[in-house]
Amino acid sequence: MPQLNGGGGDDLGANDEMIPFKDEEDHEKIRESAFTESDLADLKSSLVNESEISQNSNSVIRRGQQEDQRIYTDKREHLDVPRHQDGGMYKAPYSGYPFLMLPEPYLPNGPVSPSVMSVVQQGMHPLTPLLPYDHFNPSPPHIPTDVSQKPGVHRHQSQEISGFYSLPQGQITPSMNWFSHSLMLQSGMHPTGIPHPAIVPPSGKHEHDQFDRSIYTKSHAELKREKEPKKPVIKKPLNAFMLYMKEMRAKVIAECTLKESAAINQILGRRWHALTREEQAKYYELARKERQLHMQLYPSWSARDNYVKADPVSELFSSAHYRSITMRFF
DNA sequence: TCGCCTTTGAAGGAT
DNA sequence: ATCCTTCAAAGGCGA
Repeated sequence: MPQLNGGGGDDLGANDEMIPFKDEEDHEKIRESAFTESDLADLKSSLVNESEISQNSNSVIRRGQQEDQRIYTDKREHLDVPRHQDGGMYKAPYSGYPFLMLPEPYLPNGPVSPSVMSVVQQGMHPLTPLLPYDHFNPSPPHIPTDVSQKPGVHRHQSQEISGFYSLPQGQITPSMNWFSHSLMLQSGMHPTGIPHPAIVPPSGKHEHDQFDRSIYTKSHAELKREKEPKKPVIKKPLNAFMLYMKEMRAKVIAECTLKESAAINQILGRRWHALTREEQAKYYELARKERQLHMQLYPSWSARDNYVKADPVSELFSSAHYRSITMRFF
């Protein structure tokens, strides 16, 4: 059974192991259920039906999908074996591997080979040269020292990587606070000063216009708050399926002459399950390296940072109901 | 203009 | 330990 996990006992806590199939029979069933290239026309019509159904009963289907996912996960859990066991399991070549293969620009103070630099300058992904990757525009991992671990954020660094990611001294001084960083990070600017696509400006395309219009009607406190730069959004690293989608989307669009992403994603989802374990392993491995690189670049980042929905406590304290209650006392 | 749709996987909080 | 929710990408579409 395939097992794609990190070697060395520290894989960032992510359970990105390869989905193990119960046996070849299971995988064959999945592969049979997936469409073939010649079935595209049928699939298109079936997708129309599926989408019609899903529009009529979104919640039911959604629940069903979650149920399916749970079953699938349960199957994984049931079939999975404890990590780091070798006994005949497929073992991904992660041991001591991750960033050893990184191009020199990723190594602090390391030599920069012209060939690698050309790739980097062309905006190629350092880990997935096969992908026209724009999510990660690699820049040397000058990890900002000011973004020290936030309370509650437990992103631990892999020892084997940290050796290669020892911080270059004097790049960014500890005295530099978030404000100065955020100035650099505006419009996807990495602390190094190199634009970074994983960093996007905060939402609100017409923020400036809105500010100008409201500048005469807002209180001093509000103005002050708005003048403070918002944290730029650091996107989540892509998982294996997302990387697969990114690579295969154009191909599916060309084959199916479809453009609607929802339909394309359905196709890609089926194809994903039809992949062999070796084919999937490639993407799980890439995703794993994505996360590691992301963690190195943004050690204090948490997926929670990008959650739009407020946490229950702040939601409570900002709620109209809470204000109405407190107004009675003050 | 904005949010929804649709997929899988990762992460984190809640139970 | 398990469940639930959110977000990553993408682009058409409807409100």
